[in-house]
Amino acid sequence: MDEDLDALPASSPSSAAILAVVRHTGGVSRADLATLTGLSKAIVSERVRWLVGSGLVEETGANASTGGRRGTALSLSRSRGVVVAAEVAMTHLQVTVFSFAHELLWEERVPVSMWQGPELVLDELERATERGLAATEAHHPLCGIGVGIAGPVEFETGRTIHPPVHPDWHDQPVRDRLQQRFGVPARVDNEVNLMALAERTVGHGRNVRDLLVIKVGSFVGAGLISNGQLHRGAQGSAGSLVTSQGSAYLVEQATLLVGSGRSPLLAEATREGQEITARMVVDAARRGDEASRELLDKAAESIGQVLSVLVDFFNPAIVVVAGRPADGNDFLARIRETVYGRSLALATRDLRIVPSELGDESASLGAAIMILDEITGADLLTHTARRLSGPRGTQQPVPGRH
Amino acid sequence: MDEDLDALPASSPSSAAILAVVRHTGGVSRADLATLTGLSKAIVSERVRWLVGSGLVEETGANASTGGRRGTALSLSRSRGVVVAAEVAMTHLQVTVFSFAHELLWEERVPVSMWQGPELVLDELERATERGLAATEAHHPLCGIGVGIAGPVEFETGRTIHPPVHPDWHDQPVRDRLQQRFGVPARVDNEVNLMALAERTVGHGRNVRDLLVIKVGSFVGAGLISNGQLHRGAQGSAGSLVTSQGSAYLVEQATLLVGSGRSPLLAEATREGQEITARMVVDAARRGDEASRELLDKAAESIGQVLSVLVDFFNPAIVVVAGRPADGNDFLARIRETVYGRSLALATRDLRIVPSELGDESASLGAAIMILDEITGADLLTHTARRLSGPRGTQQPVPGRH
DNA sequence: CAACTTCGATCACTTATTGAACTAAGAAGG
DNA sequence: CCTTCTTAGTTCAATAAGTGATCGAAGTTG
Repeated sequence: MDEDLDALPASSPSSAAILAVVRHTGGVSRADLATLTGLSKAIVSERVRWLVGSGLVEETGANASTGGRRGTALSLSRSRGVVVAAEVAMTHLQVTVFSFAHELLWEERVPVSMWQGPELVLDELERATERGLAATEAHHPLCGIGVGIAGPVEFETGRTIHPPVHPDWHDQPVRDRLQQRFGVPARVDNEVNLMALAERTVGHGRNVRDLLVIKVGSFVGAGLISNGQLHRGAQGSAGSLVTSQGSAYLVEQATLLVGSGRSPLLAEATREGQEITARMVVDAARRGDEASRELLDKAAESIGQVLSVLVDFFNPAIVVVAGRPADGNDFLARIRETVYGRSLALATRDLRIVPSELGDESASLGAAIMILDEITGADLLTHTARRLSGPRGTQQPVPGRH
Repeated sequence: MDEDLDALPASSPSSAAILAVVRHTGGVSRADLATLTGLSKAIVSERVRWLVGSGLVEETGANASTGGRRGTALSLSRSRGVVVAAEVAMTHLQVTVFSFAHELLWEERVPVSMWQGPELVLDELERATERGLAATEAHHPLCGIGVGIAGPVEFETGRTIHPPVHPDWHDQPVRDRLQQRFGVPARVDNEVNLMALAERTVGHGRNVRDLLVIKVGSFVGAGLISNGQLHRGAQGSAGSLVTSQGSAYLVEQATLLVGSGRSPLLAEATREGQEITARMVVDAARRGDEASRELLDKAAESIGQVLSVLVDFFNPAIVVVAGRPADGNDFLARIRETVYGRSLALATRDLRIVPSELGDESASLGAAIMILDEITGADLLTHTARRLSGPRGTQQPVPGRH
């Protein structure tokens, strides 16, 4: 079993570096790879042959000429392997099949809530995975599973720890269960961590080493990228923002508003027997409901206050805000205003506070990226960072020769 | 100039790994190094010869036998090279000469305040460095200079940025100035960052990947270690805790106390014409002054409140508290109590909040470690972490063979 | 002092990587 | 259309880095 694994493409550092650049920059040629990785053309040529042979990478046509022979574009394979990415959110489950090139091949949303307990949810997760695999058979084999869960996860073991819902969710061996069921490597992490990973890799944080992702869901959580790496914390619980007010608070307050009669638009929406959601408040505010607007404004300011402390403490280059309430422009503007007003001038000098551009799939995308990092051994930033830090010759003098 | 540099010991990854372990574990034998680094005895033998030849490492006697031939103990050289470490604190300047083995060879404290402007302070720094070098001539050559400054520093360029004192301190090219003056590599960083580096390397954070250092000085600042690496932030201003109350606040409040007559012990101390200091408040509290005790208690609680948010957010394995007020047991106890009461159960489950064991020198020590990391190319955690992550054979399967 | 154990050095051999030469494929210009 | 120039990708000999096996040195134990 061992010599087989050692022969893998990603087992050598050079092929990992090549793979990382191919992943990062779609359509590069072998010549580009040589300059980008700093490796010789010879080794690039050999490794690419390996990678193409193993099905990880494929040639996808020719690039435009720059005055000579045209380079052959290389990309991660779209047809010779898939990963499953799943998001276990508080109120639903989302299962996705991705190609190695981060292409979404299949997707399904299952309306099952974490409150219904782990047995049911994980069962649904497995069944949806089966369906996804059946629907994408042409692209097989399945090579890995990445899962994001709303709540703390001990990453090393892939077990949930004390989620703020159903007590049965504590210490569920999600990772081992999936690995055994499907016979491929699985990784499980907190949902917000995976959103941060997605933003770092393909979102707003592509060229940034320190990044904060704020997710306004039922609760407000943060994902941290430090030195280009995900910061999970000692117990994997980093990013918890207990004090802050998410959709749960919003809905609670909105219910009070309806009762007081101060919000005609919300009252109208609920007359049809529907439960209030964060989305309804955002809609009402957009359509001119003053009370809803005020409510959102207060929530945004509260988030901005906490965020301003974190910005001083963590000094990110960029803050990405995701979640339903953040879809409104005013909400983000209010957060910006609060942070810029309260944080240190130095920390906000070049700080950008932006909405996520990855949309609802960002957690699933992050899960796919996590497991792809794992199975390809090609963690992006590790290699691009090495390149940026310059060649060996720039090192400093040392004793003995002074 | 280039082929000369390329021939350096640290230019190869293997010698960097060896050097890192030698630094970490004093008195290891070549055989130990082979098992610890995972390299073969052959390569260890060769590289150690190089390192001893270049003066970085020296043989320091024989280890005890474990049933056969005794190993020769290897340590970083105590006599064939020094680094200068300096701390530019708000109220004084401390210049230290260290051997490669982190041994303090010489130390001087210059009572010059940052408020007197950069020209004067940096001049004093250079003069004290000259004196230190003259006093330790037997251990030369000088191989590098590390400096810690109380205030934000842009690490890449080694320039100060908007310190909260004298405006002249902005954009001072401290690093370049020292490099030119002494002809050796220099590195400049924020004081608290360096304390964190020291704690991570030789202090309480030795075996820990995520660590928070809280320094209670004139202001309260934090140093962050994430994944074993120093987190500096986008502008190098990470760790600022604007809201929190340090000695400056303490002195201010203590002055009010004296005025109100509520603190007989403090009043007595100031009758001799002395200015109030944080130390005086700590002393008074220890000697039973109720008002001082209350004041410290309130400050500790306030710090604890901020810290509890940060603990949830950053989820460190350990928090090290340094600074004069933290010398009192009650102060630390109050911080603990507040944090354990307010933070999430998960984040505090295994959290330790401890006083620094490195004392007043921790910033200087950190400065020495920073520059030694640089000139030896042997960043500790990078190599030990790689070793801990296991051999290649444990990797996961990959497509094409499924 | 003979048998055993561990340490450190040496050397032939394997493996990874480079540099230079070479072939392939296109562009530009007569 | 053919020559010349430029860039892309392959091949191969040379080199650098590291390993494993072997051996002498320096201990311990009975």
